[in-house]
Amino acid sequence: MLHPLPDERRPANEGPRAAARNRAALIAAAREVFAESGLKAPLSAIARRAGVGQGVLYRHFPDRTAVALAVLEENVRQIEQAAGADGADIAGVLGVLTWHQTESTAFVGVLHADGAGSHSDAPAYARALSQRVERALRRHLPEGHRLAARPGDLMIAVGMVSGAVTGPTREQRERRALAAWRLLGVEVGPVRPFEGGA
Amino acid sequence: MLHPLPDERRPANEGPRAAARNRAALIAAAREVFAESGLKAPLSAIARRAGVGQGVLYRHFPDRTAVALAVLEENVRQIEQAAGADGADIAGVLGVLTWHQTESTAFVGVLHADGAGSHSDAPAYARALSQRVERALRRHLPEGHRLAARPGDLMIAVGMVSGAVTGPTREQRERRALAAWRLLGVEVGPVRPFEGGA
Amino acid sequence: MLHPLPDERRPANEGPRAAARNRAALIAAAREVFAESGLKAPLSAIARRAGVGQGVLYRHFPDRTAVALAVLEENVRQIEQAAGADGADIAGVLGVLTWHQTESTAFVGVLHADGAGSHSDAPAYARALSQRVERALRRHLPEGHRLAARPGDLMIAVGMVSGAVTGPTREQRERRALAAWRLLGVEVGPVRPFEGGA
Amino acid sequence: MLHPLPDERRPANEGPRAAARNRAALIAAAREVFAESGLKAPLSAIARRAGVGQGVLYRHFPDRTAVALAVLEENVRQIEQAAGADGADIAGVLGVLTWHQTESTAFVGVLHADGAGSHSDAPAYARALSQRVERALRRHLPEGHRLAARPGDLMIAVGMVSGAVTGPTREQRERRALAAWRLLGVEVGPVRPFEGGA
DNA sequence: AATGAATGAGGATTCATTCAT
DNA sequence: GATGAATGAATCCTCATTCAT
Repeated sequence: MLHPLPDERRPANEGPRAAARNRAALIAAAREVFAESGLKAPLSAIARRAGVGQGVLYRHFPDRTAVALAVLEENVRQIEQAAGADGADIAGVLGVLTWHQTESTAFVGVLHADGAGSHSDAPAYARALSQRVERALRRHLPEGHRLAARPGDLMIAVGMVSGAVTGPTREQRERRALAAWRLLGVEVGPVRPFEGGA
Repeated sequence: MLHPLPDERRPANEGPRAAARNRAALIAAAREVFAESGLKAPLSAIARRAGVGQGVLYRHFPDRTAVALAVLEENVRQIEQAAGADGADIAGVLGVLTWHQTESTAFVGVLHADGAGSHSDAPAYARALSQRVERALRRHLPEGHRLAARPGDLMIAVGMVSGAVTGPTREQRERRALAAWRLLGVEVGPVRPFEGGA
Repeated sequence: MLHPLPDERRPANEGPRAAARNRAALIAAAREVFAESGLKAPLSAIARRAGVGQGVLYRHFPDRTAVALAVLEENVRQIEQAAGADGADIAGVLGVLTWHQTESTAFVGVLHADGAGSHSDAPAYARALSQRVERALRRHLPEGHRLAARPGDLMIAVGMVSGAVTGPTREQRERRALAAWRLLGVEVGPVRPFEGGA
Repeated sequence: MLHPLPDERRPANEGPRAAARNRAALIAAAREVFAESGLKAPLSAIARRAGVGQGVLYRHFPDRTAVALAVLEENVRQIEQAAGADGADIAGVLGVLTWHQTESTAFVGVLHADGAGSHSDAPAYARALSQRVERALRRHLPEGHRLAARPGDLMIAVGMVSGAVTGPTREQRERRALAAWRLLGVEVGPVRPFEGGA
């Protein structure tokens, strides 16, 4: 009934200002932790790495899936930005997409999970993210492109490349991703994150 | 003269025979449980479904990964049998492979897991299984086949199809698997398990 | 000449006035929340329902018990008012008392709690409230009344009726309360809150 | 993933034999803990006092309410035994009932709780226990008894006495219980637990 | 004086693993 | 060999309380 430090010094409390910063820190921490220890890593590890209490994590995200989706959303946003940048072309956008695929292997699971136990609208949100990726890619998909023939093909191809991305090092994963695209007969630009300006 | 009661009142004399039966029951149970609840389902659920105590599970398998690999091994064995059957061809073997890919989505994870925390030789064993699949397929891979060009391509393609296999129903997963093979320009036979004889 | 905006664009100047309104809102909210979710409902729920921040709750009440006692105090005040009204008689006052008993079942607990863990003077305050109820009733207790024979009987009877008041609906609880008074051989007036004027 | 003591000495494990003993120990511990700290005492405290791990508590009882009901069930069984003993009469049985009322004040709450949040069949079970008490009492209720007049009166009276039972010491609670029965015009035998033989 | 985010201890719950029978 | 109860660490999650704004 008297949880907090009875009299000691409290670590801090920079007030509401911190909210946005904390959310960002949590997402960044989650990205790292999930990458290192997989999707089932303890949520407490994420809070710790973000430098916040566990309560903050729960305030921002109701459950583990929400955290994962927040990370994914950031990835998607980067892909959208890459697609919206000046002089963007399909190869470049695919490069950014591939970068994220090789970075966060763990997330393959999120998309596969059809909510075994998940009672939330997480699957719907995941689908929405998927569609945003699709739209971003289609913007630059030329008429006669291999993956433009049938409607579903584009996202199936994305899933296929994700499936090929295994291995302990990013280098190996990148090599496999590129081999996968080659097998699909698709040209891919440099594999790298989308960085603000250029 | 009184014969021993035929079936009643004999708790279990068959001692040695039971071990093999239990192992099989555990693997079958694990296949179902993993399919229903994912790879992180409680081990106790597997023992319960197999109708044995938890101790038996530990007698046969040191840890969760060992259980998963045992299930995978059965899959691999079926693929090898399909490859060894009379009149087998690459399309037919791929059909059996694809069947297993659409059946146990959960196992994608096993292969991705590079043993975060796993201190065992599980990765090595997983690699061995992978090579057995590769050998089974290569037996029937014609000289000029699309996937025969470069050494790694064959198994990368297998991984790619696994990546495409998502969705709640087996039908949907099969449709996606076939689309994936089509995108790879590879012909696949009927998607079904290898059943004993023919 | 520009007058200050009548109601818009003035965040809250009324400073002093607000405090009283907040206190009342908190008590009303607490009454509802405790009734719905029991005495151990989260304090944050009370603040939320009252439409104020959690800090305000702490400004007005040091702890959960203080909130509960504030609700009880209001009940007691109503009973006192009923006792002070023109033409009041014992049956009428008991009717008002009974109303509160059927309204807030949750508070039975407060009086039973001998402060397991409560380091405060809450028990003393609870006793004081109890005595105020007793005084209010005694004002109208005729000489030869059943409950006037021995000193403690009056409040024991009140406790007894509280004990009889169970059940999910107010109707059921009222029926049981009336049965209890009947078993005690005590006449009770209409069961209703004391409303201002009459 | 590697919970237990990695190599240390394990406290013990007397095997399945302990199951029954543990259950009994848990109920006894729960009775004490609930009496001391109320119904919301930490379940871990009960396990600790019973000298078992927390898991054992969960194996035997799915939730807090189940624990409480198990304690109540024991009380009820004693009352039934008192009612079944040679030479039992209503006063004697009421004495045993009253003993339990003065012993475990905390349980008033269980019966009041109509399952706010409780999704289980606990209320139904509670009702069943209540009916068993009623049957035990009715066995010895003489035709013209005060509480025999109307059907519901008997159990309402029981509830009423429970409501009167407040106070920090057992002595005080017993005094109040007896005053309550007196106000109801009901004779009660010696207030004591039912002890096996006599 | 109000707000509401943050803290973080505490309690609930699960489940891998051991081991007496 | 099999059984399944017991252990208890680890994780989840809640919420009382503080405090920057």
